[in-house]
Amino acid sequence: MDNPLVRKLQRFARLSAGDKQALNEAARLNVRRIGPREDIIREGESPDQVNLILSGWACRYKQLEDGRRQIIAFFLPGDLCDTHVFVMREMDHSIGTLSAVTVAEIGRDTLTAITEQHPRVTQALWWEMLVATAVQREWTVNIGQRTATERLGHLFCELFLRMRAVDLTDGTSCELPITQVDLADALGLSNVHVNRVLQELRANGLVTLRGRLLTIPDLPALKAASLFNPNYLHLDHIGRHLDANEE
Amino acid sequence: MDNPLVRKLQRFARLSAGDKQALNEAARLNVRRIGPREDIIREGESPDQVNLILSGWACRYKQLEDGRRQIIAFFLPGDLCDTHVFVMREMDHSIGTLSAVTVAEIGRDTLTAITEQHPRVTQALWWEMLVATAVQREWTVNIGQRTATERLGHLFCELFLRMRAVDLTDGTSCELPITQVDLADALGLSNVHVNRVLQELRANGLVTLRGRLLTIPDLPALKAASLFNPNYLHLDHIGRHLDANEE
DNA sequence: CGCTACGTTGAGTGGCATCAAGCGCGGTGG
DNA sequence: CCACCGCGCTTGATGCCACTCAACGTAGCG
Repeated sequence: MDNPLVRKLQRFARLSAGDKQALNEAARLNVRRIGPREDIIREGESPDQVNLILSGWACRYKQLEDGRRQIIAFFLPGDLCDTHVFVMREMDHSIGTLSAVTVAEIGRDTLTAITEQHPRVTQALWWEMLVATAVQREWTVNIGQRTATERLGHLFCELFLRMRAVDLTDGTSCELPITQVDLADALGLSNVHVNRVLQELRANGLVTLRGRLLTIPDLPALKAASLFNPNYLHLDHIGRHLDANEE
Repeated sequence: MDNPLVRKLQRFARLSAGDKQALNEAARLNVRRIGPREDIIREGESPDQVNLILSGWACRYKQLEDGRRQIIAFFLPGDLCDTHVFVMREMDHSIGTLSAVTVAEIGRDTLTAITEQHPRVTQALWWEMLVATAVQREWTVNIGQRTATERLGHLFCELFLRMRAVDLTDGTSCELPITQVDLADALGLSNVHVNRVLQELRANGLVTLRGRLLTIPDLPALKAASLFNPNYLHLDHIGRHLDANEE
């Protein structure tokens, strides 16, 4: 069984069996289980490996001196936490789990070896990284311009599509193993207001959320209500220059 | 005279004379002058070169269907606009000028040639790109968590330090060739409120802003008032692994 | 069976938006 | 040279969206 990173990447690059094998093996070497609400890496540290989420959700976050917390990004299965870690002196933010999580630690040398021997993987990892930064840009737009209702709906659309990209949706549903406080910290809203907006979305039949299961019965409707345009996820990519250059 | 990109990069990597020459020459090939408030690249396009700002300010922005505009990033002299352009199918946002601007277009082949022959430049460009994404993350925090006053002060701190990194400050002052509307669109505020917050900062002696000149008489004070921590700009970097690996 | 975490609800407040009008200045054309 | 115009800045009045504070319900868990 391919790990979720491979599942995601092969939607966008034509990975060979060898490519996939290399990635799968690298992700089996150092697997850790971590409980919910624990830090994986703290601001100021200088880790020497990247973390690949295999199951569960984590997040990037920053905390201001007075305690305010902003969640900067959600990490879903198949996401690489900190590709940049080999260049920067030290982390300018922290990474922590939201739910219980299993991560594969991939060392610097392992990753270098893979990219040197598998150019398609290199290309795919570039794509993965650039999509992550595109998501970051969209979050800026989301928090800066959209109303609370649009914001939450937009986030749900994004999370659902990202979960679908790693085959973790079931029809119109997917898991959402995080709290309303987490949603609030990601959206720059208070938890109280997230709760109210959530009820509004429910009342309008746009989402249902029971337990930790998110259901979007009518995705186009939610997209429309949230001014959601999926282009920033670049889901339609099959190696633009890759195909032109090779074969 | 080195171009502003070289000035910026050599603070963080030990560029050889040849490294600098290659970058300077590449930036002299196709120089364009563009007036204020024009688009350089529009959402949906697939350009085949990167744009290096030589003078003036530009921005990344997205516009929602109903007209709301979010400025996602400011481009100052020395900034590369769209490093990712070679991997993605098409732009998910637009790039436009704010003031009058001169840009150097650097073609895909030119850039590839440089990075293949100049590993230090490759490393430095990595750093440049990763700092840009770190800035993007900080903007998420800024808009999501900080009050309007902190937000504006924080932005001023960032812009001043970035201008200083390309030697474009004069003591405690630097140019700020943009309007209050631009600031508002970058911060997720209304222009009216930006105006009022600006007056507050002025009244507190934290900034003066006359014409297009920004002055920060007491940078530590403004930092403190804005909860500004410069670590995300990674200004203290001198090639972490670079130094370890070579020489 | 109490504890804790999460979700929900109400009341009151305030930060920031919106609308609207006026000001100052540089550019332009008569 | 001056009237005019447009853009950016400023100010006031008003209102709403979302925050804060506070309490209570509920479910999982030791």
